[in-house]
Amino acid sequence: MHPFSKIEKKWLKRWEKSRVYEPDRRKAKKPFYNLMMFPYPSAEGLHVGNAYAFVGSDVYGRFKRLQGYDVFEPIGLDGFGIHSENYAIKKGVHPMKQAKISEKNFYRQLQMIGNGFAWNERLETYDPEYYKWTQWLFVQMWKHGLAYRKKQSVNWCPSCKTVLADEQVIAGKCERCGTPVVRKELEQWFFKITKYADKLLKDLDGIDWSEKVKTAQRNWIGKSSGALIAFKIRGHLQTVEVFTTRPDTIFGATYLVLAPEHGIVEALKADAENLKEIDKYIITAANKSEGERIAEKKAKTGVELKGIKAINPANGQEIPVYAADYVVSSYGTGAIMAVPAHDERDFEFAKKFHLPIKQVVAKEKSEKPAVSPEAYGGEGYLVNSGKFNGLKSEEAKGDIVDYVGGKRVDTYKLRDWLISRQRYWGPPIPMVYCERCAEERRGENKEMPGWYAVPEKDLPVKLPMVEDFRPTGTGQSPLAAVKSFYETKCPGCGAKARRETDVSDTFLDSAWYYLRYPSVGLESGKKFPWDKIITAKWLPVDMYIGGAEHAVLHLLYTRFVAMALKDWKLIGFAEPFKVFRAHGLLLKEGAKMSKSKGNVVNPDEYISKYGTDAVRMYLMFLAPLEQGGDWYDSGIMGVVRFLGRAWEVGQKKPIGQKSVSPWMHAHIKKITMDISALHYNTAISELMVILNRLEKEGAGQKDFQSFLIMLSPFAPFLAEELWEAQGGKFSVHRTAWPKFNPDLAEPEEIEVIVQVNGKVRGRIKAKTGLSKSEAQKLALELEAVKKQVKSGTLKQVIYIQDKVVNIVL
RNA sequence: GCCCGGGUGGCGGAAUGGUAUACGCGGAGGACUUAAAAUCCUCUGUCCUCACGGACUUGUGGGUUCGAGUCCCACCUCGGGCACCA
Repeated sequence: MHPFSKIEKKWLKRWEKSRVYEPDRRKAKKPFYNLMMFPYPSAEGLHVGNAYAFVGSDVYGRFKRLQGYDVFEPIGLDGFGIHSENYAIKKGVHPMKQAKISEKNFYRQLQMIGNGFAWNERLETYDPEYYKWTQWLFVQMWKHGLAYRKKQSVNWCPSCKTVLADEQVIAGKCERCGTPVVRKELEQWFFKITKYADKLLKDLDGIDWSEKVKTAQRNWIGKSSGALIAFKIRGHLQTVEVFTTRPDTIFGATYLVLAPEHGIVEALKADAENLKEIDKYIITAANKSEGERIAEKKAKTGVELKGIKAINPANGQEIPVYAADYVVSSYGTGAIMAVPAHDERDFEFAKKFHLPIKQVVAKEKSEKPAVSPEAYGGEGYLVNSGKFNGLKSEEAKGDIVDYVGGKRVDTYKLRDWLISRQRYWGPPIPMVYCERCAEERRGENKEMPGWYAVPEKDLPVKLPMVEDFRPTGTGQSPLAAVKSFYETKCPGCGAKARRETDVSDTFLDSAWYYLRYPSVGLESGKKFPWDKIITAKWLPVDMYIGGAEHAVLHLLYTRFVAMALKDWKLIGFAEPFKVFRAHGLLLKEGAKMSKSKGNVVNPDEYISKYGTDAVRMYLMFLAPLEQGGDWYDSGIMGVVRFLGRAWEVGQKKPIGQKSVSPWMHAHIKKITMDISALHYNTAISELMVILNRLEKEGAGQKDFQSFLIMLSPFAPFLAEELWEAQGGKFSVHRTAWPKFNPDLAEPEEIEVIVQVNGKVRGRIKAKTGLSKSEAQKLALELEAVKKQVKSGTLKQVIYIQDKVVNIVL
C-alpha cells in the first residue's frame, strides 16, 4: 500500500494555497459550471451514498478541467428543513446550534473525499444572507401574481404535523417519514406552477436529461387532450360541464358523475328526493384518507341524486346523475360523462348500480352491437351513434365535439405548489396580514385584501431564536405562539398587523441556489442576489448530477422558478440545467443500506484504512455511474493493489521517450470516451490494463505521464504525488488531457476470425487491409477449416474487412 | 393497469450485428518466508474426455441474418415512476 496519509495531507494544503480549483469568475475564457445537488447536512455525517454522487460529479469536473475548461464546482448545504429539524428534536439540541455543529463536520468530510470544490463560494440555506433572497423570491412570486392563498383540501402529515405538496406524497405516504397522509381543509399559500404546465412539458424535448427523469416529469404533468362538453340539467338553469378525452363515445354516455366536493352537487341536492342520503355520502367521502380511496379502486361507491336528470346533448336522452368519489374534484372539471361500455371504471360502477351499458364502438366494421363482458377502451367504428355510425372513432372526435357544442381543451394533472409549512426550521414567509385593510378591502392584490408583502428593504424576516420549536399539530406553526415575531405594522396603513407565521417549503431554498453560487460575494448592493454579467457567463449549468428521486420535486420546482425569472427578465434562460444525469443507487451486498439493517458503509472508516483515492476509485469502479453500484468490502482490495502497484512503478526512473507509444492511443481514446459517457468503471479497467503493460514492459516516461493524467480524476492525490516525483510541473490537475491520434488508435496488427457456418474455427494474424481473396486463401489453409470443408461444398464466403471470414457450406 | 429501465460466470460487471465472459473480486495451485500477512507467478463459464479435442452457454419461446447478448414478435421476472386523472 502506498503512503496515502502523508500524501493526502500534503496536497490538500497545497491545492488550497494555490487555489487550484478556483476559477477566475470574471476572466474565465471557457467557463464550465459543474454542479452536484447540494446535500442536507445530516448530523450523522456524510453518507457513502453522498460520497458516491459527489465523487461521480467531481471526476467529470476534473476531466473537463484537464480538457481546458475553467471548471466551477461549488459546494454548500441545504440545511433548512424537516430532516435537520427532526434530528434536532430527537437530540434535544436547538436546530440553530445543531446546524453549526453539522456544518463543521460536513465540510470536514466533504474536504476528505478529495473533490475539487470552489470552497470560497460556499452557501448555506439557513444563513440569513441567503434566505433573505429566498424570501425576496417569494415576494416576487406574490408581486407577479404567482403566489396566492386559498382554502382547500390539502395533504397533511400527522407525524410531521404540517401540510405537504402533492409532490411530497409518495403513494399516499409522506415523502420524509412514510406516515400515511390525511386530507385537511386548510387555508394555505400556493405557487401557480400550473401556469407553466405546458412549457414545463414542451421544453423537456429540448434538454439533455436522463430519460427516466424526463419521463417521470411528463407523467407528473400529465397532459391529456380532450374536450369540455356541457350537459343541461332538466328544469335547471345550470349546466354541468364535463371533461372527456373520448367525445366520440358520447352516444354511450348513460349517466353523469360529479365529484362529491363539486359545487354543483350543493346546488342540485336541494331538489333531489334523497337529500339526507346525499349529505351522508358527501361526509363519508370527505373523511376518506388517500389510502382508503386507493384500496377501494374496484369497489366503487356513490349516490344517485334522485329526481335530477341530465340531458345527453348528442341524443337528447335523459340520464341519471350521481355523486361518486371515483371522480376527483381537482382534475378536469370534477365531473364526467360515464360511458360504461368503453371505460373500465364506469363499467364497474354501472354494474354495481345496475345502469345501462350501451356499446357505441365496435372493434370490426361488421360487428353487431352487443353487451360485452368487459369495457372496451380502444378505437374502432362507431355504432348506435346516429349520423356518425360507421365512422372511425378517432376521426369522428372533432365532428362530434362541434355537433354537441363542445370545446377542445388540454388538461393537466399537475397542481399548484403548496408552499407553506407549519414548521419552525425554514424561511418565514415574508407576508403581513392587516385586518383593517381586509375589512376595507385594501391590499396589494384585489382578490386577497389585507395581504402585503414585507417591503424588500426590510428583508430578511429573521427566524427568531425560540425555545419551543417543535411542531404544534394545530395547523399553525410554532411561530404563531411568538408574539414578538408576529406583531408588526401594516405596510399599507400602518395599523397593527400580523405576520404570516408559516415558513416556506425548503424546496424553495434549493430552487434557486445554483443561481447564487457564481455570484457569492459579488452581489452586495444588488437588487437581486446575482451578478448579471457573471450569470450570463456561467449559466445555465453545464452538467448537473443528482438523484433521480428528485425528478418531480427539486428538478420540477427549479425549472418552474427559472421560467418565472426569465419572464420577469431577471435571467436570460428558462432551463437551468443543460445536461442532467441521474446517478444510480449504491447498494451494500445487493441490499439497500439502512440504519435499521446496520449495513451502512461509513466512508471515514475506509478512508482512514485505505485512503481517499482508493475509496473514490472503488466507488467509481463498481458500475456505470448512472446504474448505481454494489459495495462489497472485499472488492476494494482490487483498487488498493492497483494504486500500490502504480506507486511502485512511480518510484522507478522512467525510460526516456519522445512521445507516447503507439499502443497508448487506443487506450487514451477509450478512456476519453468512457469518461464522457460517465462509464467510469470501464475507464478504470482500461487504466488497469495500461498499468499491467507498463509493469511488464517497463514504463516509458511519456506513457506513464499520460497514465497519471488520466488517473488523476479518480485518484487526485496519488496522481499529483507521482506527477511531482516524475518532474511534472504543478499541478497535474491543471495540465492537458492527453490527445490521441485516430490513425494510431487503430492497431496495425489484426486478428481475423475464421468462422465456418458462423462458428469460430480459427483466427489468422495479418496486417490491416487484408483483401478478401487473401483472407479466403489463408482461412482455407487452416487445419480446422479443412476438416469442416471436407464434409460439404463451399457455397459462399463472407468477408468483413479486417474482422471476420465466414465460410458458408 | 400504463410508462421507463434491467435480466450475461460463484460475485461486481465488459462487449459500434462479427473471438461472449474485458477489468476486478472470490477460489485453486505454486514461489518467497522458520511461519503468517503482504507481494509475485499460473489456472479458473458448464458438461464430456487421462489427454488431444469436442459439445453447450447471455431470463423463456419463436423469427430476421452468412453470423444475434445486441435487431423484430410473444412471454416470464426484477427494480423504479404514475395511478379511480375520465
